[in-house]
Amino acid sequence: MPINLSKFELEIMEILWKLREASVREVQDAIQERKRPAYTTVQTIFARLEEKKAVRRTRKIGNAFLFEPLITRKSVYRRLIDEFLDLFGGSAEPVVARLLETGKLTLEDLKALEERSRK
Amino acid sequence: MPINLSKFELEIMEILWKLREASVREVQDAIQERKRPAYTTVQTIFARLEEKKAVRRTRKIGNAFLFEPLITRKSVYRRLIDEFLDLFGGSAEPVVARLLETGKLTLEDLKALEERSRK
DNA sequence: TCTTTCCTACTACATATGTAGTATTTACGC
DNA sequence: GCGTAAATACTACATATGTAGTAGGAAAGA
Repeated sequence: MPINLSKFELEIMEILWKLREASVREVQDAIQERKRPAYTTVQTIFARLEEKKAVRRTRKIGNAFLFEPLITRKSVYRRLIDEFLDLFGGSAEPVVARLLETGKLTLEDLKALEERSRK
Repeated sequence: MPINLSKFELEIMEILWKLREASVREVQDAIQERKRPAYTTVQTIFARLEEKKAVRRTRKIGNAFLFEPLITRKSVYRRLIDEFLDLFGGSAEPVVARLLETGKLTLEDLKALEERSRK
């Protein structure tokens, strides 16, 4: 049962992974003002994340629930990357080639990564 | 006016980029049997691609239209990659790190890429 | 030409997603 | 204890996407 997260759901999860445990309000406040949605919008996303078993309620503070992640960032990233690579036929190499081509990645980045992964 | 393609739309485009010019039937036939959708489904996707200005009708053969791409694979890939990177905060380096971590990319791949981009 | 086949045009529909409003309940200060 | 502020629960709705059916017209064979 792989969990699929939408773009917005992922954003919420990122915040939750950072905070470890948070209320709807705290998460909403953590979103950049420019794109901060209505409180109930964040609430709706939490409801969906609960349904997807991506988060769960832990306790209550005042009359607000706190939530915590049920899935790791790593597992989600793995899935995202796999799906993305599938779009390109499953191979990472051409994607990285394109990253270099577009300047998203430099030779220095590559070397650093090589170093790091060698250890 | 950036063109957003869905997963399925992208698959159709891939085939069209390869064939250069093709009819709905030809594209449908080019899809792996396992996941080959109904003829009218492919037709619907073509209609949406037309709306999005991603393809256009060129001529008619028999009573079937032929289509050709209006956008390049490269421009679409660039967009896909950019959007994907945005999910991870816009930086490619952590994504590549994760590719290495998950074995999607090997040290040999990296070295080969380095070589290639150096020239 | 008549019939069969194939294609197009149009319509339909479920699910996912972004977005938020309304009604109801709960906790907290007074 | 009560009122008020804040949170929750529930509902709503538009757009995107995957998926395909039906009706009607055009091409091609008999």
